Amino acid sequence: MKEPLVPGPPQNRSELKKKILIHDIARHLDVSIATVSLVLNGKAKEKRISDALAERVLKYVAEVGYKPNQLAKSLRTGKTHVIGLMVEDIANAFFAKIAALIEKKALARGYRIIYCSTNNDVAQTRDLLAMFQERHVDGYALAVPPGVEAEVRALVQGGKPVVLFDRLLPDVLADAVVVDGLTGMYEATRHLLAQGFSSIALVTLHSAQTQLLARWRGYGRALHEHGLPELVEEVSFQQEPEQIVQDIENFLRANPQCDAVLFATNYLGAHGLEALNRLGRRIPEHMGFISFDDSDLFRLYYPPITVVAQPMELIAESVINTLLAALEGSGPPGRVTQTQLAPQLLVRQSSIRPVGPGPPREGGP
Amino acid sequence: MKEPLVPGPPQNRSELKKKILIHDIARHLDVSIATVSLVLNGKAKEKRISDALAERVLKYVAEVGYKPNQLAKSLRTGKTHVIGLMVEDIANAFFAKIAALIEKKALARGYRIIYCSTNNDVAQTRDLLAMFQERHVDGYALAVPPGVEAEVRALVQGGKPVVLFDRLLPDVLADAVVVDGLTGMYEATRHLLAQGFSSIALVTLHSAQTQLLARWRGYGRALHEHGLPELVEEVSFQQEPEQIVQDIENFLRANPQCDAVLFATNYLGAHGLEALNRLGRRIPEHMGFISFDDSDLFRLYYPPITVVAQPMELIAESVINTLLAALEGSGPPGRVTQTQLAPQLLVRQSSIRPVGPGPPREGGP
DNA sequence: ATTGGTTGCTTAAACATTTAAGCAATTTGT
DNA sequence: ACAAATTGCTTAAATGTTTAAGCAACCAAT
Repeated sequence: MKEPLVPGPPQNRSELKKKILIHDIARHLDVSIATVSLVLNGKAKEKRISDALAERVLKYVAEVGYKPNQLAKSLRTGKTHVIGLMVEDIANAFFAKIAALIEKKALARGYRIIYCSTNNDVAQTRDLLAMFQERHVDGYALAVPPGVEAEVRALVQGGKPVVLFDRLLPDVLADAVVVDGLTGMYEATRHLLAQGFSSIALVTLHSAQTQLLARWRGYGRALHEHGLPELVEEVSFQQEPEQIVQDIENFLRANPQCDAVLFATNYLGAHGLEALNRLGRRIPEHMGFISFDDSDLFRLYYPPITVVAQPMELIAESVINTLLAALEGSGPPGRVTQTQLAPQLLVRQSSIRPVGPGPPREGGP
Repeated sequence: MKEPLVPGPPQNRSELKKKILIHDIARHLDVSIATVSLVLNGKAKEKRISDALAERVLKYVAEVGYKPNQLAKSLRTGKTHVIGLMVEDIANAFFAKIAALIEKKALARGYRIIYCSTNNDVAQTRDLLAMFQERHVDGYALAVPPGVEAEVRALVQGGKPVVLFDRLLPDVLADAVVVDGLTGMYEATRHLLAQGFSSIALVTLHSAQTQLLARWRGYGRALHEHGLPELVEEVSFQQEPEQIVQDIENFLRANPQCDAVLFATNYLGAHGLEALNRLGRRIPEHMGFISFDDSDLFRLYYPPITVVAQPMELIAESVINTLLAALEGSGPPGRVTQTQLAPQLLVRQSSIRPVGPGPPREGGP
C-alpha cells in the first residue's frame, strides 16, 4: 500500500497521479528517448540496441508501470487499434450478441471496438461514418442501411479495411460476411408446406436491405415451386412498436385464410406474437409460426417457436478474421473476401401442424 | 484547383483523398495557423479576430470540408469527448437497452461512447479500466463488480468524472445512479403474500453486488414482517447457462413446499422459466413467479410474467446528466450526486393466484 | 511628441510519441 | 596499418493541433 497511514495535510490528489512519460524513463536510465521507444516497440534487435540495455529499459518500465500515451502514438503512427462497429440497433438481441462476440474476439487480438447504432437512418449513418473517420478507426465493420453506398465505397477505395456484415450494399465491392437467408427462408417455408400449411404469409420490413430481400426471395421460391401465391405484409420500420403490432394484427385479420406466417426479423417475430395474442389466435392450432433469428423469447415461448437461427459465433469470428486479415495483411491484396454462412432451421412446436379432427381449416374456437 | 485537368497516368486513389490540414487552410487564406484555429474554436471575438476575416475562414473551411484531426486536438487539449461505459454484459437485454439510450443521449450532446463488457470478471474489469485510461476517456459510466474499488477510487480522486450505475461500490464515494431494488423487491414479495402465496423463494446470484443485496433485503424484509422464513438459492454466475438452469431445477425440486419464486435478475428469471418448464410446473397454478427487469420474454410469455421493471429512460438520462454536469461543470463542486430511482411492479398473470380449491387468503379480486 | 491603450494578427512552444538518418567507437578484412 | 563494415546508440524531424505571449500598427490623450 502506498497510501500514508496518517492522511496528513490536504494533498492535491491529482498530483499523486503525475503521469510518467517516456522522457522520464529515458532520463532516469540516462539514455535517449529514441532508445526507450525502440525497445518498447520491439525494434531493439532490428535497431541494434544491446540486449543488456533493452533489458534494463524493460525492467524499469515494468517497475514504474509506464504506459505510452496512445493519443500521441496514434498521432504519430496513424494507427489507433480501434475498430468501428456499426449496427442497426445495439438494443436488438441479435446485434447485441454479435457486438459482444466481436468485442471479445477483437479485444483478444489487441483491438478495441467502438459501436454505434444507425437505427436505419441514412443521415445518422452518414454522420456516424464521418465520426469514425474523425476518430481514425483502423477498420470498419458495418451493417448499414442502403443509402450510404458512396461513403462506404470511398472508404474502401481509400484503402481502409471495411467488412460489411448481416447485409450487403448493392454495388459496393467490399469484404463481407453474410448469412444465406434465402436458403434459410426457403427451407423454413418448405417445412411449413410439408406440415400441410397452405396459405403462408411473410411479414417483412418495407426496406431494400439485401438480407431482407434475400429472405423474401427464399420464401417466394418455395411458394412458387408449389404453385402458391405470395402473401406479404411489409411494415414500415419508422414507426412505434405499437403501430407495428397493429399493422400485423390488421394484416392477419384481413387475411383470415392465412394459416401460417413467417417473420423476417426477430423483432417482427416478437411483435407477431403479440399480435396473435391480441387476436386470440393460438399457435400452431390456428396459425403456424416461424421467425428469423433465435432468442430466449422464441425458445421459451409456449409453444416454443420454430426459428431460422443465424450462426452468431461464426459471424463474429468471420467478421473479425476478415477485418484483421485486411488490417494486418501486408498491403491490399486486391482480392475481396465474401463469406456466406448457412443458417439453421430449428424446428419447434410452433410450426408443427397438430393432427386434429379433419383438416382444421379456419377453425374458430 | 491544383489537380491537373488531364488525369494522366493511373493515379493512386488514396492520393485523391489527400487529407486537408489546418495548415492548408491558413496558407490558402494567407493567414497564420493560429488565426484559423482560433476562429474554428469560437475564440475569434475573445482574441480579437476581425469579423470579416473570421467569416472568410469559416466560409473556406466549409467549402473544402476541413475537419480538424481529433487525435492532434485531443493530444493538445487533453479532452477526447469520449465517455467510457462499462456494463456487465452488452448482450444482456437490460444493459443493451441502457447502452443504446446512453449512446443516443451522449451523441446528442457531443460525446461518443465506448463500451465494454466486464462479464463480472475482476481482472478483466481492471484491464478494461486501464484501457479506458490509456484511451483518455473524459468520463466513466460504470456498472462494475466488487473488487475494483481501489482503481475506481483512484479515478475519482484523480478528479475524473465517474458515475456508478445499476450498482454501487461499497466504500467508494462517487456520483451514482441506482434503482431502489429493496423497495421494488419488498413490494413484489408483499404482492405475492397478498395473493396468498406462503412459501416464497428467492433465486439470486452468489455475489456481493450491491443491487443484488438490496433486492435480497427487500425480499427478506417483507417475509420477516409476516414472520416467514427466507428461502434463498444463490447460484454462481461463473457457470454455463445450462448449469444455472439445473441449479434452479434442483433447488425447486428440493423444496416442494415452495409455491412462489422471485428472481433477482432478468436472466435468472429466463433460466427460471426454463427450469419450471422442465419440471412441468405451471405458472401460476403450481408456482407464482416474479422476475426483476422487464423484457419481451416476460411480457409475451404465457402466462405474462409479473416483473419489477426499472425505469430505463430515467436511468440513462440521469447517468448522462450527472456525467456531463461533472464534465462541463466548472471544476469539482466537491459534492457527490447520488440518484435513486423507483422501480415499478408490473403485475401480470404469473403472480395472480388462481382462485381454486381452498380459501384464497387475503382478499380476492 | 511622447505615452498608453487598442486592434488584429503572428510566433513559437507544447502535447507525447515514432523513426529515418547520422555518428562515434569498435571490429573485421586485406 | 588502414579502409570498410558493424555496433550501439543519439539527434532531430515529424505527426496536427491549441494557446499563451508577443508585436507591429494605429488611435487617443496628455
